[in-house]
Amino acid sequence: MSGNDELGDGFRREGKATINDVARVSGVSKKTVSRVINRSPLLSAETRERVEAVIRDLGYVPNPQARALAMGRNFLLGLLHDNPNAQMVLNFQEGVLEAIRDTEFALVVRPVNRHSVGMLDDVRHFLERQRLFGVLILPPISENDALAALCRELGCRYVRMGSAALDDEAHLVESNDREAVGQAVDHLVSQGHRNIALIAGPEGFRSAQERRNGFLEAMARHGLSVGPGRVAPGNYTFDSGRAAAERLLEASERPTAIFASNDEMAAGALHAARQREIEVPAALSLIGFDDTAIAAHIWPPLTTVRWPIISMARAAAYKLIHPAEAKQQPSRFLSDLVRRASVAPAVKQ
Amino acid sequence: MSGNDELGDGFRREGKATINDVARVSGVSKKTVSRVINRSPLLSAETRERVEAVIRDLGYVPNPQARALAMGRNFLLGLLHDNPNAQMVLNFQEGVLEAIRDTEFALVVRPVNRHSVGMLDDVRHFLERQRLFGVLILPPISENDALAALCRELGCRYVRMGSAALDDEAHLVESNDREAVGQAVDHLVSQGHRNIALIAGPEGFRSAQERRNGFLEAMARHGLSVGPGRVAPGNYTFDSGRAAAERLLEASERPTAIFASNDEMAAGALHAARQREIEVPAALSLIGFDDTAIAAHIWPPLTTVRWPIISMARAAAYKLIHPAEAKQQPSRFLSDLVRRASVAPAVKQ
DNA sequence: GCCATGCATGACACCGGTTTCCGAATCAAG
DNA sequence: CTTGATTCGGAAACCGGTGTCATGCATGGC
Repeated sequence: MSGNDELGDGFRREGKATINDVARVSGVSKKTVSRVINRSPLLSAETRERVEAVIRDLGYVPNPQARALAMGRNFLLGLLHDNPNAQMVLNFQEGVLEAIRDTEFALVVRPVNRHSVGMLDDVRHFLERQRLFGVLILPPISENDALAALCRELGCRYVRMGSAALDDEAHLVESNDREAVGQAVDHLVSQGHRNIALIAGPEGFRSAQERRNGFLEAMARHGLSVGPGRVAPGNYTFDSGRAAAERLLEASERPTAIFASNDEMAAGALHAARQREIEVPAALSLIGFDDTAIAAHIWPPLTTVRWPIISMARAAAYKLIHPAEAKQQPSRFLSDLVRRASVAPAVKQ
Repeated sequence: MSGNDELGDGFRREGKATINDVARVSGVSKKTVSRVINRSPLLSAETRERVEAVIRDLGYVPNPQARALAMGRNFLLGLLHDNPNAQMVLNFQEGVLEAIRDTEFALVVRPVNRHSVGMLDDVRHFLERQRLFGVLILPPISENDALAALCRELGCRYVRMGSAALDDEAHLVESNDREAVGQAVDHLVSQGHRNIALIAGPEGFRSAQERRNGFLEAMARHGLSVGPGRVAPGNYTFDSGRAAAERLLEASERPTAIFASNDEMAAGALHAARQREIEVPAALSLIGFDDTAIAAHIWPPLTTVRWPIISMARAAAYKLIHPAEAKQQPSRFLSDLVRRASVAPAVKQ
C-alpha cells in the first residue's frame, strides 16, 4: 500500500492520501479531483479515467470530516429509542443499514430513558453536539411531541415511527396496528371464539390505544360484546401479562381466547394459563403482537401480528435522506397475522 | 435564542454561532475561545468568564466536524457485530453509551454478515470511509483474526469482546465461559445428576469451544464420563437445539440433565422434551447460557449463565477511549449462574 | 535600571474537502 | 483569420476549528 509509517503501538499514523496528493500525482487541480469524486458530468472521459486510476493507486478515500465541514452537513443518521423490545430495535437498525448501505451515511444510536426527567435536555445536548443529518425516532418515544418540536427547533430533520397519525407524511412512517388487530380478532372469530378478552398495553402509549381500539372495533363489528371483565391492563412486560391473564381467567365465564397487545404479555399469559393447568390452545387460544423472537420460541409457538419493521426502517431512512421526495415514499405499512400453534377452534365450555 | 432564520420546510437554516462569532463578540481571538472550550489552564479567570458568558448568550456549540478535521481524529466509536442475539447486542450498546455519556463520543453501529464472502471488504470500506476513532467488535466476529488484522492495517483502534484470550490485554475484554460452565455442571452434579449431556455450539466459534471444554473439564473433575452419545452438535439456533435434544433423548440411557451452550438451543431442547412428554424439570433438568430475554420467558424459566455484558461494554469502551490506560482496565469478567426453575434433583430412572 | 522569565493572548498557517469565479483551450461559424 | 460559444480545468476563498510561534506585559533577580 501507500507509504505508512507505524506508530509504537502498532497503528498506522494518519498517513492517508489526501485530495491534494491525488491532484499532484495526476497533474490536475483539487477541484478536478473533487469533480471526479462527486461524479460531475462536465469532465472529459480521459481526465476522469486518469484521476480514477490515481485514486485507486493511492488508495485514496475522501475524508468525511472535511467533506462535512465544507458542505455544512454531515452524513450521520441518529437513532433515538427507548428500549422495551430489543429485537425490534435491532431489526430497525438492520433496515436502516440496508437503506444506507453503499452510501456514505452511517448510523449513530442513542438510547434514551423516557422516564428520566432530563430526557429532553439529554437529547438536546446530543443533537446540538453531534449535528446529525437527521434522526429516526422509534416508539414509544416517537409519540412524544415535545421531542419532535425539539428537533424542529434545532433544525434537525427527523422521521417518527408510529402506530397512528402522529405527524405529517414527510415525518412519519406508520403501521396500521388497528387494522392488524382487526385481522387477529377476525381469525379468532372464524375459529368460533365469542368470549375473547384483551390484555391492553400501557395507557400512555399510542400503540396501546390503537391496539385496544382495533380490538373493540373489531368485536363490535362482529356484534360481540366486551364486558368490563374482559379487558385487563398491562404494561407490555411479561409479568404484567401474567397478572392480567390471571385476572381474566378468574372470571365466572372464562374467555376462550385472549388477545395480548404484545408478545411478551402473551408469553406471560401463557405462563399464567399453564399454572392453572389450562391447555393452550385446546382450552384457551392466544394471540400476541409484534412477532418478536419470543413468539416462535415458546410452546406452543405463538400466533401473532408481524409488522414489516425492516421495510419500515428502510422507508424511514429514505425519507430522512431524501427529504424532497419524502412525501412520495410510502408512509403506511400493513401488518399481517402470522399463524402458528396458539390458536385452535373454540370448544363449548 | 440567537437569530434563526427559518427555511420553507420549517427547519432552521444552519445559522449556528461559530467560534468566530464568539471571538468577535467577546473581543478576543479565536484561539482564546478555543482555549476556553478545551479548558486550557493558562487563561486568566476573568477572560474565561467573559468568554463563557458570551458562549452561553450565543448558544454556541463547537462544530464536531471542524474539530475532527483540525485534530485529525473524530469522536465516533464503531460497533461491529453480527446478530445472533438481539438482547445481547442492545445491552452492549447500553453499556457503551453509559461509558460515553457526557463525553463528546458517539456510537456508530454496523451490523455485518459473517457468512457473506465480502464481509472483510465491507468492513474495510466502512472503516476507510468513516475514519472512526476506534471500533468495538462483538462475538462471534470478534473471533475473526483477519478482522483484527484489518483494523491494525487501517490504523483503527479496536477492542474485541470474547470468551477466550484472543488478543493482548489492551485489545480484549473477555468473559470466562469455561469457568462459568464449570459452575453450571457443579450445580447439576450437586443436584444428583450423573448422566449429563451437552448440546455444543458451532465448531467455528471460540465461545462454543470454551463452553464445550468447560463442560468436559468439569465432568472429568467430577469423575463423570461423557460418552459419544452425550454430546450433540448445534449451531446456536432454536431449531438446532431441538434437533440435538431429540438425538440425545433417544439414547438408550437417557440423560437426566442437558447443558445447552446457549439459551436459544436450550429453548429448542425444551421444545423437544415437551413433544416427547418428558417433564422439565421433573424428568429432565436443563441449563442454558447467556441469560437472554428468552430464558426468563419460557416455561419453566431457564436456569442459565449470565455474563455481565453491560460492565464489559463499559470496560471495552473505556479501553478504546483511553488506550494509554487500557492495560490497567480489567480484561476478565466473571459470569455467574442464574438459578431458575429448569433444574431439579435427579431421580433414579 | 536592565534583562531574563513567565504568563496571557493573538496572528496565521493548516486540516481536507467544496464552491465561486475566471481563464484557457477547442471548435464551429462568419 | 477572427469571433463567440462551449467545454474543461485551475486559483483562491471558505467551512470552523486547532497548532505553532510570536508578542506584549508584568514580574523578579541582580
